[in-house]
Amino acid sequence: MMIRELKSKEERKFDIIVAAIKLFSRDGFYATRVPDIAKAVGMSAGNIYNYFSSKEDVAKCAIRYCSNVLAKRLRAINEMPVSTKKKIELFVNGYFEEVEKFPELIEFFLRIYLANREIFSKECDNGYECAAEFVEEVQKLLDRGVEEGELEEENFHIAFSMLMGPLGCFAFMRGENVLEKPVGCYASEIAKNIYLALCKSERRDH
Amino acid sequence: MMIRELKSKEERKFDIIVAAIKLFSRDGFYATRVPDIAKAVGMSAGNIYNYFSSKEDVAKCAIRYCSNVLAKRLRAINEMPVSTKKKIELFVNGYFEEVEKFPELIEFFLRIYLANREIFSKECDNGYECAAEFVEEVQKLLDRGVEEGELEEENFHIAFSMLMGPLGCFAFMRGENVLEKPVGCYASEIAKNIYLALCKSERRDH
Amino acid sequence: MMIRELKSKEERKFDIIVAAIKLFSRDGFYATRVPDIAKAVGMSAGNIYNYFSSKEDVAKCAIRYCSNVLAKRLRAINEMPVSTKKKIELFVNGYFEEVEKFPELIEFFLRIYLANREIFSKECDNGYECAAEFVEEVQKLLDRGVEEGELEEENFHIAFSMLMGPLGCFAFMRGENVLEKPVGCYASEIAKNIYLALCKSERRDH
Amino acid sequence: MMIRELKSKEERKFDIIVAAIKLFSRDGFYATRVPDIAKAVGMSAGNIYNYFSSKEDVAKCAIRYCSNVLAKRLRAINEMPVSTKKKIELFVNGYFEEVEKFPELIEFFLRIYLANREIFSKECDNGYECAAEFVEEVQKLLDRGVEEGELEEENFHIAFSMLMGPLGCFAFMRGENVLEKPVGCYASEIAKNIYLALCKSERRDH
DNA sequence: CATGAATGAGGCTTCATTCAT
DNA sequence: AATGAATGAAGCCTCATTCAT
Repeated sequence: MMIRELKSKEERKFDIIVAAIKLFSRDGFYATRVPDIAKAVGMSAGNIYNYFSSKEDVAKCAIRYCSNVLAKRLRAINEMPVSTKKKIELFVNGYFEEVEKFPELIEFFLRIYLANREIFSKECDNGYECAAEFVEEVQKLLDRGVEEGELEEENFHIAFSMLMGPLGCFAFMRGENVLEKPVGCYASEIAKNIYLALCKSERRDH
Repeated sequence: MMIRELKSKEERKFDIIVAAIKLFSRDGFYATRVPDIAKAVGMSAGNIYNYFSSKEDVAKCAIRYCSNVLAKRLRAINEMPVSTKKKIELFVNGYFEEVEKFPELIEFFLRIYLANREIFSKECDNGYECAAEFVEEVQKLLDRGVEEGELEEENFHIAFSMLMGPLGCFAFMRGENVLEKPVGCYASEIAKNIYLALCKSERRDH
Repeated sequence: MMIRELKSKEERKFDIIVAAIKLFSRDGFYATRVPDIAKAVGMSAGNIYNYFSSKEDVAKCAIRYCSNVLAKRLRAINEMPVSTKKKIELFVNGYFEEVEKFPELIEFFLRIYLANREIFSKECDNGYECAAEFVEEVQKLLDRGVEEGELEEENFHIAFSMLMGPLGCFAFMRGENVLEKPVGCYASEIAKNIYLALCKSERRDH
Repeated sequence: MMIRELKSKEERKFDIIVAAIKLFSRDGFYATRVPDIAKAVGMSAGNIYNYFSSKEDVAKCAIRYCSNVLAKRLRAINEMPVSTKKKIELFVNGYFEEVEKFPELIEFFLRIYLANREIFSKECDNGYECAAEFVEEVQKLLDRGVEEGELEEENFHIAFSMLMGPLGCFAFMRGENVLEKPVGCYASEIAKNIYLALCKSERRDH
């Protein structure tokens, strides 16, 4: 009866996913070898295959996990009884908090999922599908904003790019160590800019 | 007297780079094999190595080429005697034009350079270095805008992310086939939004 | 329950070294391919790399092994309480015995180590270093002979060449199949000649 | 009418051989590439094939050249009306002179010919054949010595190994930079030792 | 004779995955 | 569920040689 027996199969799976996210985000999908992941969780390479069917499978599960984390965060915000302006602020803050807390999560999302299409294309027909849950919440946020008269009515992709583009860009810059301060410091300014880009013209003056 | 004999060594190098950009951007760096590139230019795999020292070398030269193309475009705009608002419009338009004309160029930049850090990290210390020329022009654009009283004075990274984030996001979405219309159709709207995010408050009302 | 499972990792390493010595000595380092070695030990080519980091690594380990075998043999003789004349006889005999028993060992030493300097030069600064243990024993043999008044005092390299030169030459000729008889038959005559070349003049007459 | 036209085809062949001997002896047969040889003689890689049918062909011609040089030297000595003792002295001296003058020649012989059997085995059935001319002269030297009562009657291979073994060993040590002095300094001592090993017993006392 | 771009075969090595224990 | 030796399929790259000019 070994110590590791105390962990359930699900918990071990989760350990593997977390380790994989860290390694993939740092070294890339291809440069990360299965034994590297195994070593990071303290098990043998072969044993990984008792939890996942392949290295790709690990990556796909990791993506789903990342998408969930972000979606959950955004959903909680969406359910709050506050203005869209406030929601955007909360979301940008939450996003950057996540970036500080578990930077590899966002980096993994940016670097591995968005970039290594060849890995995920069989699973996800297009760039949204694997991240569908998350994208849906973004849509809800934007739609509500329009409904309630705060945001300019606009094509979804445009609004999406104005919101997620800068955030992705910032997460990327953080990973490249080109920022002088912790990402959190930029949050409120960015939120303001995003809001200015999206809000109805009559609301811009304060 | 074969046709290819008429091409200079530099031209052949260029052919290889163009072919590589297309393949890398479609299949990723790792899934593209050297013989694939060779076949695309109509030469043998071994011959590639008479032009480049390795597959990585091809990718690095390709990055430099992409950065140059974008930088040149932006430099031309920067030198025009027009308002910053107009410059942003021109740049967004030019960017999307490039995306339509040679979509793989931007995609390559996004997918290979930004994502496969492990390939370029030896060459470029951070995410700007390899693209330095381009980043410099963006800086010029933004600085001039502030000097001339059009743009709000702001941290460079924030402004950079508000400009390039949405553009990158759009190029990415185009590659994922989630857009209903050609990217060009979104250009003026995006340019407007970016300008709204960055401009001085007193200029927002028209 | 396969037979090879009964072997420890060290034993498998040894199997590979022995197989490599045979192949290298027969075909040369370059003409021997890694799969050839693998086939000779009954494993796959890739598996060789679980034991050695490269083909060169195999060769280097093999050299160390050969040097050890010869050094051990000579050390045992050096520790015997007999005259230098007798020691030379014993050494020449032992050398030729080794040549008969495992001809590839000496051949490998002669052909691969002495000849393919480019392989070993990073490891061993000069021709003695990798075989240092062995050379040291030769030195001991000769020094003792001088101390005890049997051998003429002489430059080490000269004495070394008079001893090892003919032995190496003979091992080589054996490999070339130019000898009429087994090498053992020549041993006592060679030992006598070597002794005559090295001994003090007053001892030459019997 | 270019300058190089002044050299005959034979002269160019010779240039190639000399360059090849230097490179082969330093880097080994396999690590020396055809373009390396070409560059050393100042011609293009392809042009080598106007003089030799293959890289192996170059090596074989080089061996024949080396064997000739040594054989010629020894033949001249053999034809001199002097004692065998003197001849051995002259030969050892001449050998070491050659080692000083063109060290690569002997090194090539030792390292490439003796070691890379797989290259020459098709051409030369055994280790003597490619060097036949030279071996023949050695035989003449030794036979004459016996005939004239200077040398002990002995098996040819034994005598050969006592003569050429130490010389080869010395050339090798020189190449490894383990000698303190120029090889020439060791010549007379070595010659004496060799003579002592081979001469009739009644001649040993002076 | 000379050039050097081009070819193509083949080697070394890596690594995801399997499987006997 | 765990191990890690073993497999085998590829991929990158080298280099002798050819050939069009």
